[in-house]
This record gives sequence, structure tokens and C-alpha cells, in this order.
Amino acid sequence: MPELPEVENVRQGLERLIVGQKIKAVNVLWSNIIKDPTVEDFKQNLIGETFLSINRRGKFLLFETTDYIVISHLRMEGKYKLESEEHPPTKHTHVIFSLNNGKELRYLDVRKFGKMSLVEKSKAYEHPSLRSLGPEPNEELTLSHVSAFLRNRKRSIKACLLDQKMVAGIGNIYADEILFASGIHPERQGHTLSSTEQKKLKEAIVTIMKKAVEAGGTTIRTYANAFGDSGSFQNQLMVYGKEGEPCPNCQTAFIKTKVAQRGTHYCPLCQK
DNA sequence: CCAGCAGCCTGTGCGC
DNA sequence: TGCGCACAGGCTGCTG
Repeated sequence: MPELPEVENVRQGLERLIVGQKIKAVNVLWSNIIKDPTVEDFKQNLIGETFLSINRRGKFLLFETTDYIVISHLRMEGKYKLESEEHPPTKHTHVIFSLNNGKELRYLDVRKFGKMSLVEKSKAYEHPSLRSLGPEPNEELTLSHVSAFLRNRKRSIKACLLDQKMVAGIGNIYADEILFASGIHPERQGHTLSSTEQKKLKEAIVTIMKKAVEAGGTTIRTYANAFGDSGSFQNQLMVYGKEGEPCPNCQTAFIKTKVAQRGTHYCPLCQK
């Protein structure tokens, strides 16, 4: 589920559910989820800490506790659920934070791709995961940043959009939607965009990401009752997953190919 | 520095 | 029904 709009949706839910709760115990059932420090330090340092706020940077969730920040990335299929401690965890549950109120904040991840790091509060933004992230796709994103990034950039514009250094939070679905809205072919080399196209692209990034957040994100494969999996932006998708369907502008069938090693949907006529 | 690709994992859907 | 393969909303680390 996780591109920025989905992560933001999860963040809002978690904020309501766990802020103010104290951590009684931490259980790690799949240690590769914990990137740093060691699993033992991760657990020990968090016991006794209280969740103060839940923030987000790009696709990363930032759980602020009394002294630390848990940096959490859901990757492809990570999810958080708040469940009662009596409710037995499934085989896809990998990290469990037991809370004072008898509930457990559980991290589930079928593919086990997700990662968590624990850092001291003052050092959070120096962490390698966050250090080189580009601007958020809102007013922070300026045209001069976009054009500086694209300058001399030989890779495809699709690869550029997926690069979190250009803009933080765009993933495969929104990259395709943004390029369709901008009328730009996904295989165009970054440096070939005219200033008009750069402007169009920047506007599309900001509007589409904003709309997707407002819609609560996109739910594609419907995993049963996954926490925060309630978005409706899938109803507003124009190209993603629409291969073979007619483009609403020109009636040409949408094409699906592979660009930057990712499934890529576009209109061969409208996107130049 | 950049681009391409394997690796990390499991599940699903398709063709045979 | 079973098998093998391709594919899936992401990132990191290695190679040339």
C-alpha cells in the first residue's frame, strides 16, 4: 500500500490510536525488520518510552517517543494494526509493541521487506534513510529544485520521479499518474524536458499527491481489513492498471511496458 | 557520479 | 489440480 498518501493515512490513524500510550514490552519475531541498532538495543531502549507523536517524512513513518524516534518504512506491504493482546498474532506479524492499555501495536508484513530503525531524537534527520530525501510534494517543492535536479540527468523521467532525492514520497502508481497528467512520455530523458514541461510536471506532482492524500490513498489489492487500507484514490486513477483501455482524451489504448524496471502505463499519443 | 540489476520475501494469477 | 513463471504500491548494495 505504501506511497506517501497511504503512509499519511496510516500516520493519521496511528496518531489517534497510540499517542500517550507507554510501551510495556517489545517483541521482534523477524529480526531482519530491525535495521539498526541491534535487535536487543531496539527492544531495551524502547521499553518504558511513551509515544508522543507520529510524523511522516516522504514514505517514512516517524514514531516520536520520550527519547527516541522509530523510523519505519512499510516498503511494499507493511501494515500497522492495533490489536488486543488476547488476539493471537498471525504468521505475518513481525514486531509487537505491547502497550500499557492492554493493546498491542503490531507490525505485519507478508513480504518482510519493511525496515525499522531506532535513533536518538536529535539525530533522526541525520539518519541515512532521511538525510538525502528531497522536498515533500507540496509548497516545499520549487521549480528551481526540479530543474536543477533534471539538469544533465540522462535517466528516464520515470526513474527521476521514483528517485526520492528529487521529491520524497512518489511511488510507481503516482509516477504514472503524474506523467499522464503532464503529457510527458515516461522514457524521456530527464534533461530533455523544456521549462514549460518542468512546470507542468511540478504542478502535477503537487496536485495529484494532494488529491491522493485527501482521498485517503489508493487501495489496489484489497487485503482484508488492513489498517489504514481504506483509501479511494483508485477510483480517480487515469492510467495505472488501465492497459488496453482507451485514453479518455484521444481513445488510443493505454500501453503497459517496463521503464526503470517497473511496470509503466502511459498513452502513446498524449504523452510525448 | 550514474545506470542497471540482483536481492530481500511471499502470495497470486496465469498459461500449459 | 499441479507446476513453473511472471509479477506486485520499494529500497539497498553491488557492478561496470
